[in-house]
Amino acid sequence: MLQVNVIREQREKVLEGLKKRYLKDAEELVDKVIETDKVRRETQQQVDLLKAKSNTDSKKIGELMKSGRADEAQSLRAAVAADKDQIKNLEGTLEEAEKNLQQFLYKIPNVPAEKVPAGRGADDNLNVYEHGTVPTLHADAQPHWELIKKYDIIDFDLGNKIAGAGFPVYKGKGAKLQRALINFFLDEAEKAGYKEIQPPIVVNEASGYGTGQLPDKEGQMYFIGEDGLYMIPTAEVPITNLYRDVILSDDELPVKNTGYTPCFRREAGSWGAHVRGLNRLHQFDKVELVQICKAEDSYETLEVMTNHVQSLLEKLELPYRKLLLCGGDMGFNSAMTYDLEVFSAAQQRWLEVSSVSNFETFQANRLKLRNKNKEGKTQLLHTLNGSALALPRIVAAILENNQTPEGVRIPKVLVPYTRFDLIS
RNA sequence: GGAGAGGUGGGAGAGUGGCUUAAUCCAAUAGUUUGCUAAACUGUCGUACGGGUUAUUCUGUACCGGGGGUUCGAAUCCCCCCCUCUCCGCCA
Repeated sequence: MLQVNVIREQREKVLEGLKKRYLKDAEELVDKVIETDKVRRETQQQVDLLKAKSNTDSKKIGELMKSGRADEAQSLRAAVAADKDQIKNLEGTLEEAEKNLQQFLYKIPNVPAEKVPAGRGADDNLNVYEHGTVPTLHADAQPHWELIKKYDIIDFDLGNKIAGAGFPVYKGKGAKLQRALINFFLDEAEKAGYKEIQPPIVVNEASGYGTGQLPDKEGQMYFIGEDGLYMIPTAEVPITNLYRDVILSDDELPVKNTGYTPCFRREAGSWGAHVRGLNRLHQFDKVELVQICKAEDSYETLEVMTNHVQSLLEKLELPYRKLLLCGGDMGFNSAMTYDLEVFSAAQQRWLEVSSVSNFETFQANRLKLRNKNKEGKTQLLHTLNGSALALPRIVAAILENNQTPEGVRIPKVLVPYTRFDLIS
């Protein structure tokens, strides 16, 4: 959520930035915010004034009662009662304005950073870096959904039987490969200075609002109505919400957290022929990085985090490309996002395996996540996060790219974790 | 799940209708004292939303788990909800 005063004081700049998202109604929304905010402030002034008056009057009544001048107190009481009525009316207006303001603010996405290109969708993303070479596969090479059957390491039918489509069962070396990847990613994050967190995988409503999944994307989360809990779509939600309503001092910054969690996504309406096998699931595993830092450090942090993710892909010997997302393809909350995509050789497709974003103050504003510096000044912090990494598509790419007639070769860095070097 | 107790500022802990934004202690922080450390002393020490001035600062309102109510006036009384603790039950 953008800050009201930023919209109020930098209207043109905000609109200019939002243009890169090709957002319909941007100007209308922004102006509604400004308008509603004006009403809100004016009403509050009136309310405050009346309250101040009735507060002093109430004190006077107390004094008059004590000194036995009951009749004078009586007439003051009438005056206060009249003020109270007016206050009640104005408070209705105020509440309305605050509610509307909130609604408008929820609809405005983050302003893209300067570097972010304008664009409507995926075609306008900038390919800023490519690494590695696509392997040439042998004649009988197969996509991963065939390989997992051939080697009996991941079973969709069994998952379907006990849960439903999109909930695979990992078996034998398939399960061990999952565990190996998770441990490898966590160890690498730890080496890079991140603190490991194991959060709940359900969150309450307030947390959903804190990181911006709510109010818009409730349809994407599994909801446990009986207890009012949401299954997390990413560890970003619980790990960032750890800092909801928190004021951090300078020496607590930057915050660098990592965590492995399963992630749950309903993916309503996004199923189709192109999402076979591991390409899209309802439940998958992911290691996430979260950083919280001062405004002046956040863009350097974004680069450092992205480099960390790239180094993981390089260690796994996977060919990848790095995209700087255009305004229209970026997430609602993000000011700048790099996507990392690996090339899965049998499908001949790029698969997104990580998305690293700087949210600037967009999340912090909702979270009320602030820094109080040595001068005693309180200001919003910047939040960032990135997948490092999401497992299923990494597994898909490893299976497809590393397949040989003898079996699937495990990347060298993983062998100490898997304790086997071939799936056959 | 049942019974009881309780939720006050960074922490501890007073406060049962106006003198309380909230005593006191601790922590933190700035300064004085001091050869250094420690101690002592003095000051500062919440957040949000407004308003006037903007270097500073002055000022209003709200906030004592959350929401509602009673009252001229609520941390204090009433109702609902949430949470924590203790005991019992169940259980990985």
